[in-house]
Amino acid sequence: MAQPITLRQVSPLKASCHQCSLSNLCLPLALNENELDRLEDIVQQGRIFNRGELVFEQSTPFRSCFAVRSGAIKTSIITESGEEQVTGFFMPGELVGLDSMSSDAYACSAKALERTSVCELPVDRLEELTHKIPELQHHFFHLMSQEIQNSHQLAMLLSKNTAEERIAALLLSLSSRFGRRRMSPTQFSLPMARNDIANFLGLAVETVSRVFTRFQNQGLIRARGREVELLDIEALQLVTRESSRQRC
Amino acid sequence: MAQPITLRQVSPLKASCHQCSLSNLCLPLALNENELDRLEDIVQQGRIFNRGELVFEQSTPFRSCFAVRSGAIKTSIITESGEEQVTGFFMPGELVGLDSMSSDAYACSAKALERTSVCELPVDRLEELTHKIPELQHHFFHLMSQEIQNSHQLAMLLSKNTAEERIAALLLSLSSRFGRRRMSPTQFSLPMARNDIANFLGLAVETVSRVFTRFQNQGLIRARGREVELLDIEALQLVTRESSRQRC
DNA sequence: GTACGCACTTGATATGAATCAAACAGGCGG
DNA sequence: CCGCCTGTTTGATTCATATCAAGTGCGTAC
Repeated sequence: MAQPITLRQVSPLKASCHQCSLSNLCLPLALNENELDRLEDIVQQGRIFNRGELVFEQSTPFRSCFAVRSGAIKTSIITESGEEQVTGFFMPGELVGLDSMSSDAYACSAKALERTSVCELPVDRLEELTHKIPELQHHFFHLMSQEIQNSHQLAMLLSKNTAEERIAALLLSLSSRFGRRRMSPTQFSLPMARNDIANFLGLAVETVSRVFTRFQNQGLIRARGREVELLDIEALQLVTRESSRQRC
Repeated sequence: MAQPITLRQVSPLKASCHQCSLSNLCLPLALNENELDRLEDIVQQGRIFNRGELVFEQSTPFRSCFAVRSGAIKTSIITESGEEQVTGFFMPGELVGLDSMSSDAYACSAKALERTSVCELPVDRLEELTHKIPELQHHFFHLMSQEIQNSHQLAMLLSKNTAEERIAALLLSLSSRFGRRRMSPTQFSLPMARNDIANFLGLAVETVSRVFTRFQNQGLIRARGREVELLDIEALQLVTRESSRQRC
């Protein structure tokens, strides 16, 4: 299934934020042509990482944020006790590394979950540019604030919700994030292992596995390994809101 | 116990970021005199809220961030199902509202836990100023990134740690935050109710209460109501790291 | 083709914390 | 001063999920 060559196609060496289909996700829409040019100047496009390769490593000097173009990245922290804690999954159009902007070293490690293409944004040049372009500064405040909210959301999920609710929420989140790209929101391949899901959601692997089969038996999903099909999105949404089964 | 009037005292109506003892906490040290003046121009100082009063309310138009001068603030979200979820506690020198910078409405509500004095920072003017002062922009990136890390830290605590570990971690966090101010890090009054602690840490009130008495019986703390004394900080630190009791 | 390792699934049991229930303390208004 | 309301503590029971223990399936190397 070879991709037909279109007129839009340009040399991969040439910076091309203009053409990037993700631009409205990872970049502000409000930039004008000139501003986009200046942004392109500092962005290093098209770096490729193979599955399992580190995009950056915790405690090494913080140099750049990375925008995911294709593939998927997981971020994780190694605690003092040596355990890994998965802090997030990043899909195309999403920006990795914002949590490190408060220090000189990366606050977490980022690993490619599959073959992954990224754009690198060196922070020193980025900060210069955000200073020059108010819209861009605003956009970064926006992105970081969003990340805080996401993390609060996650904390809520972890502190208040059952295993089923957490997993349903993750599946729906992935679904909508795949959907924002041209991909099917109901049928996709999980980029991460059950282990990563468990770690991220604060569950045991066995529990994740059990919930997957339970969902399957209830006809909510069809899952074979990492291949997942969401059969009944509304029912899944109901599961996540099931926290309201309280005192009604 | 009347506070003796000192020479440092100025009219409360006059902006005084220069004199504020918190300046190295909530503001960047790197600002020069002129820049501090410009910051003072936009800061509305000395607003007072009584216990229980809302500093701002979720879903109302986002206008300002607030720096806590004295007292304490809790932030919380009301979920669709109507439950409250406490997302954070803010002590003097800390900035509230950064999570709302991605939208036009406040992402959470902020309530004074005791009589609380704040400085108001209107965002529109703040964004203008950060645009003009690169140091200030850098500082805000720093603050927001810190907030993301805090939230990740909380998520980790909630997903991996036991009730005792969570509560020990909270006590130690409060201790160090009181310590940064001129206050005792070992003896203080909790600004929040057991209920808020429980909600914040994803526990039942009863569990919080039980852990407090357990800590007391073990000689780690002395607690009577909201009055708390940390008797053995090292032991408490050991509790939080107890997660490493894994396979040793 | 077979064997090894790894990711995943399934079952049995143990346990930490929630829930239910009730007593207790302190602050406030009458 | 008493009674009420709210916040806190304590005890008994239940339940969800971790843990322990096998087993299964699949991809890869030999």
